[in-house]
Amino acid sequence: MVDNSILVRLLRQLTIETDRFAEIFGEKQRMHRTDLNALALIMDARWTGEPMSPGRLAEALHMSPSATTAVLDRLEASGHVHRTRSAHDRRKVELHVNDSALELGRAFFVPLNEALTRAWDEFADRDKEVIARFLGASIDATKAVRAGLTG
Amino acid sequence: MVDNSILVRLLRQLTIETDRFAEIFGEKQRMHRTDLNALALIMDARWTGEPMSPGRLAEALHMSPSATTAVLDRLEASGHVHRTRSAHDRRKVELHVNDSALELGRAFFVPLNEALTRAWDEFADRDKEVIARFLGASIDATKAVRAGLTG
DNA sequence: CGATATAGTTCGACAGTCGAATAATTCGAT
DNA sequence: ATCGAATTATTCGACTGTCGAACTATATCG
Repeated sequence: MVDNSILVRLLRQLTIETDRFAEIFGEKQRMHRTDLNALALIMDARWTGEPMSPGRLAEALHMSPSATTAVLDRLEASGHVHRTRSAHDRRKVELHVNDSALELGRAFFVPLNEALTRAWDEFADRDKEVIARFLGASIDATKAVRAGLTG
Repeated sequence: MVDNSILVRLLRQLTIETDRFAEIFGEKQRMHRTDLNALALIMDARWTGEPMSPGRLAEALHMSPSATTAVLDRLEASGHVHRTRSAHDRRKVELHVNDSALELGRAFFVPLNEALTRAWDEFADRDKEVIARFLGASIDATKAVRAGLTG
């Protein structure tokens, strides 16, 4: 019998471990958590049609525009990102990750992905569906409670 | 068919949502992430026999002793924690959470626990066992890769 | 008893974040 | 078409969290 409290504890452990993993990655690259999060968001935006802009990035990071400018200055100085002005709306800035950052990310996260894939090999497709539903339900529940808190 | 990449994405979303939840809790209480983490660790230590000390807390937080002193000063000033000197070794300081902090934490995390419990009701005991194994395997895999990185 | 080690704090310096003010561009109303 | 308002991003000054080094107090070992 698996108690709910055990699942809660496991989820917490998992987030702590994931956090620590990202932390070490940041130390190796001399990047702070904020810069890492920003880089991940800029990378993600590549699959959404439009490139990330400083404004949207500030919202996604829950940070002030000025702080976001500082983040981008750091990322640009370290060669992970470069800025271009939008051709259609010259107020906007488009953010692009450089190849070096992509390679860097791959070098770090491919081993993790491989380890996770190995760990998940033992689970049947039916089990994976259950797990996916579980994760989805947990995400939705967390979102719902959070929405109730903010307003 | 549930691809592994879907599971990876779900895990990531879940950690992001959990993170944001803690972030909002911190904003409401005017506490930073570090203070929250510290408070959680001090609370956890209540179940391990010995109360948390500033030194062990610094290690657990991956912070310098001086920064930890600052954290504890803030937590003590806001009335969430109080310090006592150990009777056996008067160099050591024992950290205790005040009742107000316990109530505060309950008020915030009980709703989340309830929502998660409701969301998990639909899963049979057999499924929960599978999920627990999955989470445990993911934690272990992350730990293993991290250990390979640090040295 | 004296020397060394340990636990925690204080102090000065540095770095990340914020709010307010600014520059450049676009949009809307007349 | 033009002037005012809104949008986007940046700069600047101030605040705050974190660190490293020096310091105090207590414990342990020779």
